Amino acid sequence: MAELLEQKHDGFTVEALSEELPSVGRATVYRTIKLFLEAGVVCKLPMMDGSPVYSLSRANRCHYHSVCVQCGAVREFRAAAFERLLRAVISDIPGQVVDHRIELYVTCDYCPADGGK
Amino acid sequence: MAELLEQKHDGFTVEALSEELPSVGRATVYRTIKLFLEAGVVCKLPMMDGSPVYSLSRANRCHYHSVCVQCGAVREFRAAAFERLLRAVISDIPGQVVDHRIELYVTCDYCPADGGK
DNA sequence: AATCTTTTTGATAGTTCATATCAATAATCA
DNA sequence: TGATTATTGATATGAACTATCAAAAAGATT
Repeated sequence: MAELLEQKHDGFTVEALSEELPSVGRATVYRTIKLFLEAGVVCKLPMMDGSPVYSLSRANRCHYHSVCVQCGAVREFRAAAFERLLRAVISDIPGQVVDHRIELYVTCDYCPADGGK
Repeated sequence: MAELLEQKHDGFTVEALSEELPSVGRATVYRTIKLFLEAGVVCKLPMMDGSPVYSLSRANRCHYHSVCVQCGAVREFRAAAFERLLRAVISDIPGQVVDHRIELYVTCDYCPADGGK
């Protein structure tokens, strides 16, 4: 399963993954995904409607995602400026900041779900 | 129901809300919440484990949230610097950015779920 | 190699959060 | 008042997981 994941660079759903692996039970797919999530190898992102998309993450520390609202494709981006700014903002927030998330929702260029227009 | 929502300034779950309104059916609670969501009156935020918390939003345009991972309390913050930076970052992202989200996960000071320590 | 022990697996059922259905009730109006 | 429309809520359905647990696989022990 790890190998199949390696090949997926766009976002994917567990549903889709599971269909590509008919020999593997759902429970195991979820278990493996969960392991990878905890290890930081994959990321789970909510689409705008709340449904989850997963994606392999190449950079394993502090990176953000843009996710296409049409096809679900996920791209990572880093923004050093964000990280710097975040530290500044964090000092203004009451309480101890333990984590954060930033997501951009896009309609990607040449979106396949869009007929590649 | 609107009145009860007015009084809630922390984050709340639909579950909790529904329990406070025994006379109102779940379906209606969800329907109403959804309406408020669409109107931008309430926000739906994912906790770190993905479970949803809702909160009334006072500022109705472009604001962000910090959510306590222990008690679920939600606080809004604005960061003009973020918005400016975002515009800069957006120009580097392939595709058309249609929306974005920024959340900070915190353990709040004097957290009630923490024994108010 | 044969037996025991531990781990991994996957079918099934259960949980949570939310939406769809649809008849009953309530509100509006002619 | 009776007809029309809108709102409601019990129930069912659905999606995304999670828990259970016995069977299969893998490893260790003699």
